Amino acid sequence: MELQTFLPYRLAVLASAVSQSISAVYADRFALSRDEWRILATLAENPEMKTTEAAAHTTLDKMQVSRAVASLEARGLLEREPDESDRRNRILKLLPAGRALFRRIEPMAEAREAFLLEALDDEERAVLDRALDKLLARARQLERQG
Amino acid sequence: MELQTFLPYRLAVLASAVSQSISAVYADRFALSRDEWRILATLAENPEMKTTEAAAHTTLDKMQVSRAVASLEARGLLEREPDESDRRNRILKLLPAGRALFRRIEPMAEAREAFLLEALDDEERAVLDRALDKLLARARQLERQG
DNA sequence: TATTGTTATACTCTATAACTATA
DNA sequence: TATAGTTATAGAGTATAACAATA
Repeated sequence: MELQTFLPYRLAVLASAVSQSISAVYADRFALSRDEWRILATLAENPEMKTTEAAAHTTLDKMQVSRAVASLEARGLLEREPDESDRRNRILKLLPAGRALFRRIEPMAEAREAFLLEALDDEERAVLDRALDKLLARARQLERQG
Repeated sequence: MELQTFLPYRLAVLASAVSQSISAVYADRFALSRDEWRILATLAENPEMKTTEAAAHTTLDKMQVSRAVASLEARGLLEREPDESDRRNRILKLLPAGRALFRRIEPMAEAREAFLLEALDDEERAVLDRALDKLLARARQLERQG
């Protein structure tokens, strides 16, 4: 076995390098954590979400969401509203400042993603797209088995 | 922009799930950290390495290597020898217990990697292989630019 | 003066679980 | 009794830099 060709190692190295290059946009320039960035991006797409829905959409657990949301709220980027249909829930909504911040970050993040994908032709992108989904399904299966 | 299809997000989620499912082998059963596992695997391939070489081969920095090596040494899995040609260096070598431990873990780790890759046909694997390399090269380019 | 490797420190993340409130 | 969300806590991992030994 060779570490350099071991798929889990290669994915870890790639994900870390890609994360570094993207977090340069949201973390270094706008002081957002990765979790905060995920919440912001998800709420920009889905204007209202419950905390549990946000967790599911961002692959974060409920305390990660709770902390990221508290921090975004403290910065005036989002608000938490009560859910009258079930008062245990809280509805998350971006405030105008949050939407504005996302609109500033989004094009830079997309430009970096586009730069990465320029390395691949259309067919390679299509295969990669499928392969990532299939690998994730298998990895989840292994996770469940332990 | 949709988080679910954003490549950096997808890579992070996949790498994390894959890492979880592989670390179940070396961490849960053999109490190795990810860094220790990388050092062990690298030394199993390359019987003698300097600390800096080990760092380069594992994508770890010098303190991560220093700490992982100290821990492996404390467990009697490897030894550090002086390098007479340049006495600032230390030569890392697995001890028999380290090689034996790696031989126990390796087949399980490879079985899990194989299970993941069974999701893909030969052509998909070949494309994935190339795509990961190309994406890494681009990500490194972005990292350098900042 | 530069490099190898170790150690110190503070900081961030993560994981577990206890807790409040609602259902 | 179960669920949504918050908070507390301890442990692990990370980043920076200071440091000793050698070149």
